[in-house]
Amino acid sequence: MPAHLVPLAVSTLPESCSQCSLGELCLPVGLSNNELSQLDQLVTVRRRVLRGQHLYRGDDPFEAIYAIKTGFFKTDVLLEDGREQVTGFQMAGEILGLDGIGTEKHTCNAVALEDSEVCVIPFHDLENYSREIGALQHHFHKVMSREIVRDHGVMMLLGIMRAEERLAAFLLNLSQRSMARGYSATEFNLRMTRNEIGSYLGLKLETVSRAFSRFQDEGLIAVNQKHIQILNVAGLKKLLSERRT
Amino acid sequence: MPAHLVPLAVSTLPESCSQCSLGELCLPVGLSNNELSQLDQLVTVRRRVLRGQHLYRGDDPFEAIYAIKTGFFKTDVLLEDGREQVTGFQMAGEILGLDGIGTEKHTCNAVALEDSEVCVIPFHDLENYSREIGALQHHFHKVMSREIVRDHGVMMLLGIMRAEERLAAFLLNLSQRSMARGYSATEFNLRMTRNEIGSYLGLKLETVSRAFSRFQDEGLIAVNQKHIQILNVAGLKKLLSERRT
DNA sequence: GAGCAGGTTTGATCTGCGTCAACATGGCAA
DNA sequence: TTGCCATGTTGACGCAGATCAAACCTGCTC
Repeated sequence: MPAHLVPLAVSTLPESCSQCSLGELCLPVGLSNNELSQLDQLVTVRRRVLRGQHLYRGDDPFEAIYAIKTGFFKTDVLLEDGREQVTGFQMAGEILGLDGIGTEKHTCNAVALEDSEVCVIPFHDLENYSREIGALQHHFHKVMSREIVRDHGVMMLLGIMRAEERLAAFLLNLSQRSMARGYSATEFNLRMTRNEIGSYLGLKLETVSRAFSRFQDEGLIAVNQKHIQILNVAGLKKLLSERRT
Repeated sequence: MPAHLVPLAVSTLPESCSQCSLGELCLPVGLSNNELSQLDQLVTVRRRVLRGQHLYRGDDPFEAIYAIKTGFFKTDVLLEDGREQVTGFQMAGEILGLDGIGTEKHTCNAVALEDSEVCVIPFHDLENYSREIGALQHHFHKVMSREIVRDHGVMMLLGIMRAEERLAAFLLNLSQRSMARGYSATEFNLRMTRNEIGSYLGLKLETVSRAFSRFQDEGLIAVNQKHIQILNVAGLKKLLSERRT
């Protein structure tokens, strides 16, 4: 087993799926109490991943998917020449590792951007359980499908939006997900660098920085390092809907 | 039922999954003969879609996924202001409609680029069958996962490649899929316009056209309208691996 | 076969973002 | 405290690809 795959910290769950506060944001959506306690048998291991460490790397054998319990991740793909494409940022309740099912190897890297904890869901077991629990099966399919739809959204960002539109969409997306987790929709800390934002949005870090400055000048947001405050949600949304050429 | 959803031509399958020549390219991968005949019960309806017609549209209720029997499709997403992002081109054996599972509505448009025929796979039935047939369940998960990985590839195209790299990657991809279907790897007809290629690659049609011309000047390909002949596969691949800035 | 429409090619020019470079800032270690 | 290093900001300039424009194919219809 490659060194980076050895669980850095493994613990029998002190808290099970049935008691997890993430509830509706994670896998157990729509399960009965009875079914939930079955899920507790499926998910028995958590893994701690410190900031900067990999949860998995491209080419690692695929064995499990991961539900983020706490923390924040990025996934990326590297080209031989060193160019990096960040394919997504993931927060609590979101599922990592779906890319590995098709080839039985992971096809991207998952890196913790802050100290994090994930629930390990052995994939073979998940398939077994989901043959018995229709609601689990169906919800898992929804999770995969939403990942596809999310990717389409990123393609739109990259394919047809200009720099400021991309950044506005990015901020609004973070805002919305922050709110869904019970945090402020208008104030949050970025976990990623300008470079990583740029890589995600298909821009250079200088362009990201300039766009932040311009948004601030226009009173749309207040930026202080990684701290972002959205001052004018409508203004950001307007950036998205109106094409000025 | 919206007019465009009414099946344009529905026929009981003259040829079942168990007899379909697509075999390993489509859903029935890895099924036993016994399981294959169960699949025949799942997939009993085909639908004909003429060139230019929609198989489904964004916002249509999601009921089924579709396996392409013959033909060629594009999927795209439209922004309110009319901008279009083509999210993919699909050929025989590939599965359409996975985007709809998560929200129970389709989230993109699927348009036939030539007269086509698809096998209708009612999604609820698929979930039922795949609870009984483990190999079907697993293969379906692989199909979804590969779609996610494919999308990551498109993000790389759009995020970090330059125009000529994008087009080279596009041509090599078409070549490889053409070969997988038993056709020539070096000679094929494009089913889409320059504009659609551009939309997929995040470029304008003029840029696509110029890149084609340059490839032709350099002896990499021969272009005649929609007919493409790849003269130098290695040369195209080299374009991808070497970054010259 | 004239005329038309949709698609394509090619040239000239423009521009948004990349590139390069200098400097600022903040966290951390010694 | 001091200095260092990673990260971020800002300015000047250049270029890949967009935009604008004109002409050209190919297959239709009438």
